[in-house]
Amino acid sequence: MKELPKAYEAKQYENSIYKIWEESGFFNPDNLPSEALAKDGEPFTISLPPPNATGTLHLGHATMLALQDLMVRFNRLGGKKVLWLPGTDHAAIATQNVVEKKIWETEQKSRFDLGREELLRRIHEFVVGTQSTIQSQLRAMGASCDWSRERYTLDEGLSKAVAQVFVKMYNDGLIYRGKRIVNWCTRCGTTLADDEVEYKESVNKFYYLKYGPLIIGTARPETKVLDKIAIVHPDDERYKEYVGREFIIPWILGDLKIKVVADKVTEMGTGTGAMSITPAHSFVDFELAQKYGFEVVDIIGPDGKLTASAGKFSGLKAKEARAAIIEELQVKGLVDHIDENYKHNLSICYRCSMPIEPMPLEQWFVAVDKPFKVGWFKKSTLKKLALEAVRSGQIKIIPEKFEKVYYNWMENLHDWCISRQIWFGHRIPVWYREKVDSLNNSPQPSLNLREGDDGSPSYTKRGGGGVKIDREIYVGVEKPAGEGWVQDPDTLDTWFSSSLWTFSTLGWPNQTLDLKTFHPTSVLETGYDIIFFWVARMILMTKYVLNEVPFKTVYLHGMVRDKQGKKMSKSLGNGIDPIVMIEKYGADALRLSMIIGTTPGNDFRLYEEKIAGYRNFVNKLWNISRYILMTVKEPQVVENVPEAKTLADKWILSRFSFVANLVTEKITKFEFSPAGETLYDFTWGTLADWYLEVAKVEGGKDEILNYLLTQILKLWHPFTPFVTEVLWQEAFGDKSGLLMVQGWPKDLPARSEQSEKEFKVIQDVVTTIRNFRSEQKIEKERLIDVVLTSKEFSAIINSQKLIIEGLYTKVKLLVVDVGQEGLFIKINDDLKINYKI
RNA sequence: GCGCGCAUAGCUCAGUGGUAGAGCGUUUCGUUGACAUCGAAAAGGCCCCAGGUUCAAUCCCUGGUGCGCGCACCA
Repeated sequence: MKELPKAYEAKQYENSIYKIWEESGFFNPDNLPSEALAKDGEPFTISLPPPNATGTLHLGHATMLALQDLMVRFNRLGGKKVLWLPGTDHAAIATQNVVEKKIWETEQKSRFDLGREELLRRIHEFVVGTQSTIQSQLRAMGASCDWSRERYTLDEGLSKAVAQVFVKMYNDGLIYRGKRIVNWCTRCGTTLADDEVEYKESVNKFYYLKYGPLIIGTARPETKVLDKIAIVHPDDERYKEYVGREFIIPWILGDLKIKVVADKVTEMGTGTGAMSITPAHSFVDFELAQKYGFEVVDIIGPDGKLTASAGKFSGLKAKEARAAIIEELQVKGLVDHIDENYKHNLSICYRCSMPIEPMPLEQWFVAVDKPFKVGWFKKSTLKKLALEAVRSGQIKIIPEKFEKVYYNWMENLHDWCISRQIWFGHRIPVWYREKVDSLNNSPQPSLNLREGDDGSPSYTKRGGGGVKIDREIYVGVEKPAGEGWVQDPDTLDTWFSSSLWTFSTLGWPNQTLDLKTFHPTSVLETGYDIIFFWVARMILMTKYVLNEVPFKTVYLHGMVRDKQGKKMSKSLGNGIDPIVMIEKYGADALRLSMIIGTTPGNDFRLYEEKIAGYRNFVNKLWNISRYILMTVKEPQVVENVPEAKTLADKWILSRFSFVANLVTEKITKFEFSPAGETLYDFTWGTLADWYLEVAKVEGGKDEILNYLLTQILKLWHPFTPFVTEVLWQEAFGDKSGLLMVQGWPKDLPARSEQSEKEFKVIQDVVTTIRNFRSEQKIEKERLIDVVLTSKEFSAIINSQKLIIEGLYTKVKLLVVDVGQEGLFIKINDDLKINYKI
């Protein structure tokens, strides 16, 4: 007999329980008690998708933590050697932006005012703070990760891994430097990868301009200053006579010689069917320029202003230039008409939402289609390796539909621009040294070595005046010996380092025991929104570096939405702070609200009432335990199935076997929501609503109650670790250690279909009587006589009379066998219910 | 334009080739010795529309409608 408080107050227990777990050392697989491990101690590994070091956790993080901790605890209980490796991501642009913004707000200083070193110092200071916030929030969620192995993408070890992979790829010819059209964010002052560009629908003016004999349409006249080529479709009858001819036309800066070329890229039905091409500021046009060898002239510079090529418009910002140029064109009578309501997608930066300028810049790229040697004989490309990893089934993606999405993206992948002109991140491990061979003995002062301080691309190679410049390049992990080496000022795309996460965190390039033991990892669990940014790149890079997959299964959860189905965002103010919810309802309730009722890959709505609902359930679990502890003489861990004395005992043990096996199966198959629902129904609808009530009537069930409590706490532990551990400690802790390392229920006895069927009859009889009382509005004090007649079930009902009468039916029961099939209930003289089983 | 989803009770969502499920909400009862964060009971569904396959379709197939998403394009 032990009495717990009437209601579970999560707040009173969670912190101290986490502390007990952490101090036990069991988060670290090396410390798991050997008796808890299955014979071979098979490893189970999850690398935590490292939260960005930008600030605090949101519900997306909470979701991933709930799901991962579920898997981790399930497998730990199942006797595996479980490693859940936590960490944080430096999140280059995102973090630098946050800090830059703060500095601007408080000091009105830009990063250029501070300088590289000082900015990095400030960012570091900031990151130390956010990291500790994130750590404490992970703990608040109950995440049972191994803190002793925590990593940060800018750690020394990880940085070394990054440099080493870069060098390896460079030596394999898979990383190259080239001038290609890239996405440039003028606000962040850096390039972005293709998938870091987002699109926003916007309404703009669309200008139809007289371009010699043609009319071309454009939304961006400011880029068209020096367009020298017009393209029409080869089959377009309207323009056939012009194809291949050259014209001198009046244009923005005066007369311009243009040429008309036919190519099928144009669509006859779109606009006027004719377009002029601007190779420097359009991806499509750039490709055409490559195809035909057209000249590429920069019109807009990295500062967002028109370049010297734009003549009298140079120095104007793109937006100002547009107005000025249209005015000029209007004066010259070259504007045919203007469509005021042109809808199109504006490309914007995924970090700052400002417009992206495509422009040709010299950058570092990863070549995804270039063949290289894999192993001794085989040749492949990065793209093929990454596709093969999933196609072959080495990696399974849940839900499966995302495999198609993955293929589609991977197949269309272009070379990946990896250099960024920001300062926060892994510096590109390349050093340059200028060698000047003067042919006419004149010094060469104008080497254009810049640190991106004006936002321009770094290291433009210039020659001229009879001076030959040779630039030595050194690519290596360490700075080369010798004088005059200057490191490339750019940093790497943040996703470059995170793509190595599963193995760089385990010690690679050192061949550590951890790497051998825990890689490939078992599961990658993350949101479907970063399948391209991260998941795809991890597969690509890990296949390349280790020639193995980074993980065997990818589980993708959906996005958390608000009650109206809207995306949660700071600007809408509809976000829910997980920490506030934990304070209010407990981490277990929050976790359940994100696990039950959700399906992988599908968005789900979350709101306070839902969390409150699961808080109620947690409290129910508490009270079930409370009742059992108050009832039994001595709480005891019971592992062996107790003897069943009554029908109800047989029934509940049978149901338990069934449910435990089903839950195990469903978790193993990554069906977490059905697993939780099954357990929820059993716990509340079966155990609490029926068996405990029966137990009150029959009594003498200490062993079975102890057994059910023991086992159900284990089954719930992956879902609701805190309350189950608290209850375990209250009930058995002093004798049996921690719940988190007990065994998972297994080898359960077979179900007894017969007793389940028989008890179902009893339940139906009870329900029918209650139903009848309710419908007939019979006062609860009034005792009624019930006569049951059945051939098949009279014996069993008769034997369970006590239960039927005891379960708040307020009846006096008479059972007779009248030789008829089915069950007939006659209540009083005049009321009859014909109840079919 | 290419591709992928979703459509089931008032709401949020599960689900299955054979009588349709849960939670919340609603209604009616209830101070039963675990729990009012509770208990008992009830009402409430052409399972989007039209065809097809099948003995049988909410489920499978085709088409449509509506909503959402990704990718590409965006002269």
